[in-house]
Amino acid sequence: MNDQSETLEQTTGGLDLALLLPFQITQLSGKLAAQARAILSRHGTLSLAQWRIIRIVAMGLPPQSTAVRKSSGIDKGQFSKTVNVLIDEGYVTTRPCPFDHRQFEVILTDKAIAAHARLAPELDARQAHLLAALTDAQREMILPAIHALAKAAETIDFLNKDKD
Amino acid sequence: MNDQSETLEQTTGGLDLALLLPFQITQLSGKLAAQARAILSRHGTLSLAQWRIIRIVAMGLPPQSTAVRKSSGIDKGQFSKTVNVLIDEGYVTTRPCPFDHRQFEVILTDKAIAAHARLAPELDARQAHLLAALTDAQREMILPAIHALAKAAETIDFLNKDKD
DNA sequence: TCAAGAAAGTGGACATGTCAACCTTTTCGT
DNA sequence: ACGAAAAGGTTGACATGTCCACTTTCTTGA
Repeated sequence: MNDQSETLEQTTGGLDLALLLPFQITQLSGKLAAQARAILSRHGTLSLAQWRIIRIVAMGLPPQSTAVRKSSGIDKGQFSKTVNVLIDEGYVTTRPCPFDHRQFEVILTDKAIAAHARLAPELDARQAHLLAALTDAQREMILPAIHALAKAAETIDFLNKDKD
Repeated sequence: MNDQSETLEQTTGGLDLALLLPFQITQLSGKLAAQARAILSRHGTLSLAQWRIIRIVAMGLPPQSTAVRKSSGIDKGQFSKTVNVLIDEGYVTTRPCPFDHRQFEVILTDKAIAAHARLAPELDARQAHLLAALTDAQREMILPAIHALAKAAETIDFLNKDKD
């Protein structure tokens, strides 16, 4: 037994972690969300979903509603409600999308731009902090691994391949 | 540009993913949860949290409430409510914990054991399916990387180190 | 061209997750 | 042995996330 497995045992109480990859990822996701919320709450009351939308538009990505929604990874219904809250609180305005009248475009107000200017450096520092915790090899490996898992998580067809 | 970055771009619309590690992990976590829910719903109405509790006890881990709660990674309040639902629906019973009267012990009923027997093989197959999507190097790397990130996600002290 | 289907946003219902206050039991220091 | 502090469980309030039905707009094919 090496020191790595010892370290891991501390976080789970001694389970065989090979059985718990989804569980470990879920726990990590929760901790990352809590950390992001802690940073956001230092400077205001933006929720994570609200921040993601602001950040996407601030980055200069396409501001059409569907593009923003897909970049944010937020559910259709939740996206609609979150944008309306952002409007009510004066962070964004919208205008009709010229080439598709079902959609709209998201425009940041000065308030959102100011919030972004305050928050972005701290979130960038956090990102650097997280990456610094990984070895070079881990840093190179992890995004492809996450992507491979995400693809494998999109289907449950493997359960009845024998029935086809 | 290699084919890896191309593949990743497809899932995000062309963003610089080096900036989005927490986002990617959150998205992955959501997909894994949806996949698990899809499997659970094929055989009954157990929620993810309910299933985790049953699985932990079925594995023979210590059945005292605190031990089960920590293994499950579930919030104290949510754990209390979830256990009560499991009792109401006849999946578990409890008895006082002999050495700590604040706690209780969780005992599975036949109904829970039967549900576990039906579900465990499918979730094991899913675990195998996920692991098969990774290369050998990724498989070895990923749990230590997750653990390192989880540790780094537990603090925001890096934000004001200069003020100490 | 026009009817059918797909895609987009909205709103409601419901499930899940988070947080804090509270009470009880245990632990620890004196 | 005793009081204070910590740990455990419960409950309620609230935030977040998921799912579905519905309307409008766009796209497609006959």
